[in-house]
Amino acid sequence: MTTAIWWIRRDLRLTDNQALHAALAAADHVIPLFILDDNILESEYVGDKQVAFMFSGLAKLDADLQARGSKLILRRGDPPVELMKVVAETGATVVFAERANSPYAKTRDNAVSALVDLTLTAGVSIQAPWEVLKKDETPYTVYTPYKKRWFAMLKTEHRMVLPAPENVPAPNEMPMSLALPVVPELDLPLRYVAGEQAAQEMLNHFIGRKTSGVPALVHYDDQRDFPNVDGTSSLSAHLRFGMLSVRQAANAALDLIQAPQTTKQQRDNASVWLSELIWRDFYMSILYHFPHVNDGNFRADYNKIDWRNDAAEYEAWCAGQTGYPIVDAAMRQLVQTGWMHNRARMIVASFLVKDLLIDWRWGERFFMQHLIDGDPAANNGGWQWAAGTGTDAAPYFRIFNPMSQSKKFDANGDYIRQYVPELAKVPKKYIHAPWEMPPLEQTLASCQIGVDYPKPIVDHKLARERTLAAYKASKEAMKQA
DNA sequence: TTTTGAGTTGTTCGA
DNA sequence: GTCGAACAACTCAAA
Repeated sequence: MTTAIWWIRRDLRLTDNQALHAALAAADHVIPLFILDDNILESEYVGDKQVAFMFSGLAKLDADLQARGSKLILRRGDPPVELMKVVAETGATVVFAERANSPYAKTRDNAVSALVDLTLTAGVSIQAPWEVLKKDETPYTVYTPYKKRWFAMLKTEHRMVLPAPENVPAPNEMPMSLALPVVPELDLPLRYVAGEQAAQEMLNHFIGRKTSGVPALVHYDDQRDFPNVDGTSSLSAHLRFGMLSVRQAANAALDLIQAPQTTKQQRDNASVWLSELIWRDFYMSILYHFPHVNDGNFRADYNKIDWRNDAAEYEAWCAGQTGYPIVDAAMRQLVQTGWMHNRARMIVASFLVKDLLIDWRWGERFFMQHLIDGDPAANNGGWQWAAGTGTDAAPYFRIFNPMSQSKKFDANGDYIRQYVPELAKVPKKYIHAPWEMPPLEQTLASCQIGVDYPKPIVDHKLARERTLAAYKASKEAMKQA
């Protein structure tokens, strides 16, 4: 009788789980093990909300396992040490896990491989970083050709989605487990409800399977950019923890694209959504092949930017007190809910980096501390894109104008009023730039600028010129170096 | 090796 | 109000 350990990391699910599937095929008994990693939990790049979401997901996974004759074993400590303790206690001979590709995960898994028979399976991305390479076998650094190749390299194995097993046979004696923290069940939108079931429901709802009404996917391309509209899939946090297999999500899109009865509109929108999932693969590939992006610019041109890094301005940005309503609404949404709309992420990132001239790493860290869906690769890629230091060859003078973005993507100010209640009574005419309100209007709106809501902490026009100069200076300095 | 075409998400200015 | 050009040249990928 052989016993395998299913070492769970970013795959908190039973459906389409290649590691679990392989463990069940290889052994008579399987021990589902999750190790709380002190190195990660104590990192300043992890926040309370994300940890709570993970615990909630672990509780759901435990319940799903108990319905299949098993249970989740929870340990805490240094993963190689804890894993080997469980191996010793149970006589398990093989370990299966979904391969993770971050620099930290690679080091950790190499350490484990030296101690025990560890089999790593696919699943954290749709295609692995080494599967989508240029003809000369070097990695891509530009998205569009990467995507083209991604499609060319798509194989039958990527199109398979494994069902959840009906049984997960446990050994007669399970090893000791820490108690799972009790997570209260709150009445929240599915986006904030952890677990496989919520993820499956959201996916079905988004693509219009098993639901009535018009699914968001049909208008994804038109509506995903508006922060006050539920136009996105909302699946990011579940994908972050593998409560939904990204391969299952991609296959849902591919199935729609290829089905003969699909309308052109559905096909086009499914393609746009799939393209976003491919961005996720792309940034995982970038972090894998260019680990220096973890704490440095992808492009060295910008290594000599003279950041201002003003602490008070940074605090104002974090607190949603910059005086720019769209920025403040977004930052408050992040801190209050653990999620921020993608369009808003771009706006606040551009503001921090290009208006305040604060190092993008400060923003990257704050996002990781507050985003439930915070993923090292995607978050880093997004911040470097906004800072202009990343893989996108776009010109550095592309600086978002917070008023224009606000008018374009929150025309009526609904999103602003939801998260910045002191502006609730400000008329539409002034909602994007309330400092332009005449005194009488301020009184009518019960909002004195500088008292009830801050004056803008920076003048956008001046800030823009300051940043253009700083970026130009860095490029010239690096050219001479 | 050289050439060619293209590059997520924008803003400003002036006609 | 709308539209096209300029922004600044560079790097990447593929033929």
